[in-house]
Amino acid sequence: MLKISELAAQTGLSAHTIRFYEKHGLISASERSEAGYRYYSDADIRRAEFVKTARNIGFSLDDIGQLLSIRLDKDSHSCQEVTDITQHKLDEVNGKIAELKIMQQTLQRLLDSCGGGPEDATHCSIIEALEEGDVASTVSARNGGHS
Amino acid sequence: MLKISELAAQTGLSAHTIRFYEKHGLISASERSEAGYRYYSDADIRRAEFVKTARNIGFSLDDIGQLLSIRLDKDSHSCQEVTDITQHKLDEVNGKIAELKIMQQTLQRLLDSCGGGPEDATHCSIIEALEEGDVASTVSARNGGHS
DNA sequence: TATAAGCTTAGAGTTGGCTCTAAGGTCAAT
DNA sequence: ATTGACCTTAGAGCCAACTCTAAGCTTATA
Ligand SMILES: [Zn+2]
Ligand SMILES: [Zn+2]
Ligand SMILES: [Zn+2]
Ligand SMILES: [Zn+2]
Repeated sequence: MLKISELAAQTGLSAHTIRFYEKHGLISASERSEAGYRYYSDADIRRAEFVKTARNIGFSLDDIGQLLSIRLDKDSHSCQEVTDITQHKLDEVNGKIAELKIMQQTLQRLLDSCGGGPEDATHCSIIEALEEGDVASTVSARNGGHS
Repeated sequence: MLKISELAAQTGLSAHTIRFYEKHGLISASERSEAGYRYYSDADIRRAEFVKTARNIGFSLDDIGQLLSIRLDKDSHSCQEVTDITQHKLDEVNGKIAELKIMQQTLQRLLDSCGGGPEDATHCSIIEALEEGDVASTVSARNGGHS
């Protein structure tokens, strides 16, 4: 049985974050001392580490909640459900990468067009490009949302 | 002279957003009617379009503020300052891309390891990987901050 | 002149994931 | 017995960039 700060040390999550995750149903302490102190069992620790791993990969807390409920009752969930969550996340990540690559290209082109020297910005090609709006590849999807 | 909704139509920004940008010093109306209505001159419109273009590229409002003050007094700013802002942004973008690529690889590997069929998740390799924490390439930089 | 569309303001709400505070109770070591 | 480290809670605050509301004033059209 670990106390919260010990679980924090083990997982690398802060005690604050552990309580925050508990409030959101991700982690719980299967025991409490008389004074209300949280005590974490081996199963609790494994669950916390599952959460930590999933978070490191980039899953949202909501995704993690779904993955945890699958983990809790594997028999009544399919692999399909797991890959759906994973694929959905991958799509999201791929979308963001695509957006960022457009930004990257635009920024790189701007940098290439301007030496960046100590001369004044009167004829700076970056400022000019921004003024003329002819920055070509602008990002179409400004929000990160999806269906 | 355009009214706010006309400027909104021209720039594709909402009237709300234009007022929000004004509150943050990015856009202003050089005239007001007696009743307080905003009226935008050609120079105002060009400035608003500059802001819009910079935002589309992905610059933060803070970056845009700096770019605008360079634009306002080009003589006393160098190209160096402009490329610094741009390079800084590019570094940020490259950092995010790197993070996302790690997520992408991990997710793809997980998907490859699990067929995603209708069988139950008892032996799901994705769930197992999360349980064992051996997900290899985890993302080190979780926050987007930098010096 | 009446109706509707459009404008004004200050300020609150949204998103996701923390992060921290205040005010107090508990526990181990000296 | 007293320090000091640790624990508890509810709830506020933070970040960026919006997004929206409420309540009231103005303007154009019929
Ligand atoms: Zn010159
Ligand atoms: Zn330049
Ligand atoms: Zn089986
Ligand atoms: Zn599977």
